[in-house]
Amino acid sequence: MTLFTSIPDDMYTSSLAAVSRKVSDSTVRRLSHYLRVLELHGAGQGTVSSRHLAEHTGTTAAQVRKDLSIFGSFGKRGQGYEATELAGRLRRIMGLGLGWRVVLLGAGRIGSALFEYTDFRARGFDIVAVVDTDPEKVGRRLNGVEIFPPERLSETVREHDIQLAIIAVPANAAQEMVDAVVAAGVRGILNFAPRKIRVPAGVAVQSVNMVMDLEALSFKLSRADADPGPAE
Amino acid sequence: MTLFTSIPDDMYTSSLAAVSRKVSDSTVRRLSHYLRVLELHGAGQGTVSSRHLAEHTGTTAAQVRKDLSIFGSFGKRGQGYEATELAGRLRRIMGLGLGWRVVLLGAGRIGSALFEYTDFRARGFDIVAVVDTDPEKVGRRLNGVEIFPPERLSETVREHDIQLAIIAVPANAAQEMVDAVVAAGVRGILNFAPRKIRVPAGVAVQSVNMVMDLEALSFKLSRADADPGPAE
DNA sequence: AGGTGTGAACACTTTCACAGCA
DNA sequence: TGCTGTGAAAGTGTTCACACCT
Repeated sequence: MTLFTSIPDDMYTSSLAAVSRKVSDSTVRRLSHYLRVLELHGAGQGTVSSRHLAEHTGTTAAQVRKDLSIFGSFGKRGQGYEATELAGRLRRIMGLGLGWRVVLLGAGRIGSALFEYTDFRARGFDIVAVVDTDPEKVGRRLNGVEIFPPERLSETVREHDIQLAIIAVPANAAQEMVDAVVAAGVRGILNFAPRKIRVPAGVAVQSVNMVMDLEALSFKLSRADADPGPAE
Repeated sequence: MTLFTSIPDDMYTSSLAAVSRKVSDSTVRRLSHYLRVLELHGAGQGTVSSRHLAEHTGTTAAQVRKDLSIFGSFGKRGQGYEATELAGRLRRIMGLGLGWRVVLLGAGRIGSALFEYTDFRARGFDIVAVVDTDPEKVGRRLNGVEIFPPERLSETVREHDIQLAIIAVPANAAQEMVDAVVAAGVRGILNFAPRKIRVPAGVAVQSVNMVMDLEALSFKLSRADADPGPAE
């Protein structure tokens, strides 16, 4: 945490080089958003301005420039950013397009839905193995991918050189699964179980909790009279 | 936005009374988390301390107290908070247990998974109608709930007195659906389409974007060497 | 002792505003 | 003129530390 107290600062090298500054969560989410806009809207070529990106992502031009400037300065003053170059840089910054290999834990309702969710694959996250405890499911195939029992987890992770796990098992089984998968060598976890999960340092966790989002909505609605402002 | 510049302050009345202070998103998420812990862990009765809640939700005791104090002071010094009372208060604060009536837009992969996602129902969000454009799906039933065509949307919303909509349609159809559903009278939207959607003031939106979460994970992983700290 | 409620300090994020370059 | 890059200012959220109650 107190690494890099004094920073070599100003590395105008490749964006692949680890920028040592702490990048905030909100910045990362916005980078992802910018990339989506670039791929979709600024699809052709030419340049795109911070204002354009801001308008399509619901933020301000200054915010966009601040976010991008963290990783170096590669805009053309008076013009904006070269769209394809920026997209490429963002992908490199975020480690996309490397073909992450993913194991899906839990082939229940959410699990299967996620498995067939084409956006994951489209963005370079390949679910190459599925694990489920249900003996009825084990051995069956999901779109060509075999379902393994938990006992074969670490073997599977090693064989397929898997780096990421998606946890889609019931809440009470989540921590156990996380421990197993981390022991097997996985370094990142996308958690769909509504529980705080614990991982050793060096393992990244990102939690998705849809009930929490619905409840946040309920909260906003309950006090809609007091505060009329909408937001993303 | 500039309503309530001077606040009547210190309303020790019911927590139902609109507290005029702005409550941050992170606070709302934490409240939801506290409630889940109370229901699960402090299931019996007795009192629960801020430290206990903090430990199970990955925050600090001071943070818990700050969050709760926004809505009045109802802890017992030296004891903590009475678990069932606190749970009830949180539910009231967040507008839960009122039985929100929800329409699901899109009966595709994500849509159907969400429909069968029991946690929504368990927490008082009832999907009472489903809408899909596919003529093959229209008329069929999902677990007893009929699938309507978009033309019958506003009629359906009115008939069932629906307050919330879940958007689970393809990204390019999302804004159109949102407009329709808002016109029909819905005041809150849970959006699963990966697009910034626009709503008139007074309508609450909460977006869920799993690809963004995966990309955030990818980002963390890509720079795992620089920053070893794990988080929720 | 043990635990709440809260002002004040601190840390982090966003916005402003403008110099600098094409 | 148009738009980037960035210090400085403003705004928000979190942590500290302690008075106060049981």
